[in-house]
Formats: sequence, structure tokens, C-alpha cells
Amino acid sequence: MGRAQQDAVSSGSHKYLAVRDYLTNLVVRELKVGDAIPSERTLTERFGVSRMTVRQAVAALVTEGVLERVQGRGTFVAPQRMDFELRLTTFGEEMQRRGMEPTTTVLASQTVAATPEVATELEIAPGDDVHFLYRVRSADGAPMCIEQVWVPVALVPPLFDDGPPASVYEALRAHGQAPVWGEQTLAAADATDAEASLLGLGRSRAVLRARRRTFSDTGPCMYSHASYRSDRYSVWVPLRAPGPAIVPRGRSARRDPHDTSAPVAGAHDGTTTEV
Amino acid sequence: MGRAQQDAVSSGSHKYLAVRDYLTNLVVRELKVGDAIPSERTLTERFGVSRMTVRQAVAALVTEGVLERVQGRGTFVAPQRMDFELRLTTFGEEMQRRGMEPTTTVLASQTVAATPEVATELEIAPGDDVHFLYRVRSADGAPMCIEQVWVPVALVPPLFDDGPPASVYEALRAHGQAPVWGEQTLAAADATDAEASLLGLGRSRAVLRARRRTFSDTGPCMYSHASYRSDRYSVWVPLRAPGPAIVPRGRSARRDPHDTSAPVAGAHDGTTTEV
DNA sequence: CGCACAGAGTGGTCTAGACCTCATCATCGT
DNA sequence: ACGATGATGAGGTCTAGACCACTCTGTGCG
Repeated sequence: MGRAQQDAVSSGSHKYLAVRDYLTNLVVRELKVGDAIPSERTLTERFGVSRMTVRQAVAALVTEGVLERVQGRGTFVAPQRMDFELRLTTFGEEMQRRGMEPTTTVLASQTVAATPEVATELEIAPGDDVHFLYRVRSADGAPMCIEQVWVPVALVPPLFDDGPPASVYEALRAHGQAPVWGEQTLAAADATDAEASLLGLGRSRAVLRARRRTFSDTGPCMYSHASYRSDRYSVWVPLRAPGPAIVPRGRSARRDPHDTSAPVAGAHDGTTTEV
Repeated sequence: MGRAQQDAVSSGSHKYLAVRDYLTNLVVRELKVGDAIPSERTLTERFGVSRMTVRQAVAALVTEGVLERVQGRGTFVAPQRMDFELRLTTFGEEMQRRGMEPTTTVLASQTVAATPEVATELEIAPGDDVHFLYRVRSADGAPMCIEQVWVPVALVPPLFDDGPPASVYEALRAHGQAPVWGEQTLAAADATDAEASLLGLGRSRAVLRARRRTFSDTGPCMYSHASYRSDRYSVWVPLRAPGPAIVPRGRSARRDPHDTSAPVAGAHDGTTTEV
């Protein structure tokens, strides 16, 4: 099976990308979890590159959690742990992944003026126009969560032109504001009466509240609140090694090597006490 | 300032570790966020190693989120984002980090037989002896959370020999079972009467429940339940890019290259619906 | 005064080897 | 039969260069 290079998808001009793409396709299309990939020296020959180049490609996938190296044995497709991490996924994607039928009831879809909170999180001025979407999301017919979403109108004016989108993330992607990463604060709370009614809560009134900021390449592109039924929803979080945390002595005047980033607003903090 | 190597802490025998440790110390002791580290070629000379070796050291710290490379400019101390991620930290460490005084009330400290749930999570047999610790943890005198901890006696028999440790993680580290990573499931719940009383809850009865498994090199070393006051505690989580997730075709018969790992028990799943 | 351009310095990619440790397995000897 | 051993081949570390792409800065020209 020579000519592996043909598989390259976006190899561009870098050889290690060609190798990486080849391996990616291999993992997606042919290999199962635990299977070994071709040895580094095999790849060296097959692609006609040096071993350091192959190692660079493999290292990238190891960092992503796709592969695992084992000295003396080989490199293997990693168990899917990573897929279970919190991801920037759509409600619909999430539900489909676990075989449930997602449905949505739109309670409101309009343009509103940004409240101070929303403005802060989206890094716009209070009063600026934002698209606002207010929905109840259900799985297999049972209400699962209540969701409020804000997106700056200035960022994507025609976002709701075709009516409220089934997936805001999809809509953002379609308008060149693909979500790249996000941050989310989780807390427990007692449901308001409105929430209890919409979610059909009985005796148990606890809900899991998520406040999420989603970022595209250019900055915050969406802010959302969501309240999940506590009896149906829990979140799995991986915990990194504590290590002797490497913490620099302090902050220098200039904030960041790449000045595109803006200061994180609000009191977000890891495992935070908000007193 | 010659002889940078002297700074090496655990350089062992690998040259790139010497460079990495040197950089780590630099970041911890001298540099501020945004400061540049010495250039790769400078380090090459200073340590008398090749550039690939320096790059390996730098790459390790970039992967850890300690440093950031910027082509054409240099390598810089990364903003502390990473430090805010969920970490495998002690309650005491957490509170100290935000300048609060942690205190603990021990409600129970004894050896008990593992319940089926505990046994499953710790991958031991039901009925096996486990150290059990039951505590209320407070910050600045106000109850913050209720915590139950289980550790297999077989793993660290003398864990409680000096009485209940102030920090279980510290105790584990001291006995050669240093926590390496963990996984945690978060959910909202209504406090039980006992919890409400211990936490001094008023009208609001919602608590944030965390079930955590902590792993050392050899496997699960601790299982814990914690219930946090919802008005004082929230959790910040980063959300990874959704990307076209690289997912292998299926699972092969053998589970994992390193057989030390055992199947993850229970219904842990990313952003999970537990119906 | 202001702008363009060149040079220096940075990280990014890449080579063609080398020797190491470690895991596995077939073979040989007891 | 069974255990020791060595061959094989995997990844781990490392060298001494090379050229490329990018950023910044200083200089000189208009």
C-alpha cells in the first residue's frame, strides 16, 4: 500500500502535516482504540522524511490525546477519554451522541439591548443590540434545560434572518464566527418558579446553572445562561495533575504577548469561592 | 551568569530535563507574565546542548501552558489562565490561594468496609477495609462544604496513624501515592436535612455535589463525595474547541495499551444526561 | 519629518544519522 | 517442560548543522 501521501488532506507545504493528516485519517477510518499505528521508522520510509519529522507529527496527536506512546511497544490509538471532556458542543449534538431525540421550544427570539452583565461578558457597550434567544430544550420529549443566548448584532447582523436557528453554534460557524473555545462557570441553585414550571420540576428544586462565554478567533461571540434539571444532568470534568504549580512571580505591565486578547472580565476563577 | 546548569533540580540524566528545570525556576523565581525567556539559541550555548534539545524542553512547558511561543518574537511566560483550571488541589490550598483561612471539623475518622459504590470506584472488592474521613470544611469560619473521603487501607495502611491528616492529598504524597490526575462529576442536588444543618443553609437548599476519583501512578487511590454551598461555590471550566473530533472507528477487544487501567465504572460521560 | 527597506534576531521546519532503554518473543540450554 | 538469553524492533534522547517565515528596529532616502 504505497503512496500514503495521497491521503493527506491539508498537508499544505509542511511535511509533518502530511504525516499528521495521514495518521488522523488512519485513526478515523481504519483503526480501533488500542490498535498500533505504523512504527516511526516505517513512517519515515513511507513518507521519505526524517524521524524527527515523524516524531513531530506523532507528538502533535499525542498532545491532542489521540495517540499514546509506550516505550518499547509502539504508539497506539488512545482510549476516548478526551472525547468525554467538556466540549463546545451543541445541545443537539450532545443529545444525538447519546441517542436521544433533541427538541426545542422557542420562548423568545428577538433583538434586545445588552444588559450590563451581558455587555461585560461580550465586551461590548451596555445598550448595544444583541440577538436574544430563549428556549426550552428537551430530550426524548422531557424538558432538560432552559437556555438564554446572547450574540452581538454587530458581530453577525443576519444571524436570525432565517428565524431562530436550530443550533446557534452552527449558525455562527456559517457566518464566519466559528466557536473556538469557551469558558463556563457551573453552580447549583434553587430554581425560580418560572424555571420549575418550564422544567416540570416536582419536589426537587435544585438546578445546575451554567454561564458560558464562547469565543471565536476575534473575541467573545456568544454568552449564555442555562439551567439544567439536576436529576437528569451532570457534568464530568477531568482534573489535571496538581504538580508544584508553576506560577510566575507576578504580572508584568503588558498583559500578554499577543495583544489581541482582552482581559477576562468578572470573577471567574478556578474552583471558586464566590462569597 | 554562567553555569546555569547548577539550577537544575531533578535534571536526572536527561539534558532536556536540566533545561526544563532551569526554565521552570526562572518562571517561578524571576519572570513575570509576559516576560520573555532566553532565546533558544542562547539556551543552546548556555547549556551546551543542541537546539532540538532546547526545543524539547520548551515544548514541554508550552504543552503545560506555562510558556507561549510567538514566531519572530520569542517565547514568553503565558498568562495564568491555566492556573485557574480545575486542579487536583487540596481544600486548604484552594482557600489559601484566595486568601481565606481554611478550617476543618472532623466528624468521623475510622476504618470501614467498602460499600459497593466505593469498592467499584476504587477498584477493590466490596467489604475491603478503607480509611474513611468525614469532615466539614470552612473558610474564614463559615461552612463551605461537607466532605467524605475513602482510601483503600491496602494501598496505604498507615495513612491515619498520626490521626486524620489535615490534607489527604499531602498524606498520600508522603506515602508514595501522589495524586496524578482525577475525574469529577458535578451535579446539583437538594441538600439533605443533615447537610442543611451542617452547612447552616437557610432558605436555599441547593448544593453542588462533586464525586471525585483521584488516581496515583498505580490506579485509583481515593474516592470522595463533597457537597458545596451553592451560594459560595462555583466551578470554572474551560471548554475545548469542538473541532472535527478525531474519533477512532470503534473499540478493539483489548482495552488499552497499558493494562494497568481498568474500565471506567458507572455512567461517567461528558456533559452527561443521566436519565 | 516620515516612510521604506535592510539586517538582525526570533521561532518553525527539517535532515541523517547516533546510541540508549525497554518490551517481546523465539530459541537454546538445563 | 521450563527458565534464561539474546535478537529484534519499538520509542527516548541527542547532535550539528541547514534554510524558512516572521517581527522588530534602525538607518537612510525622499
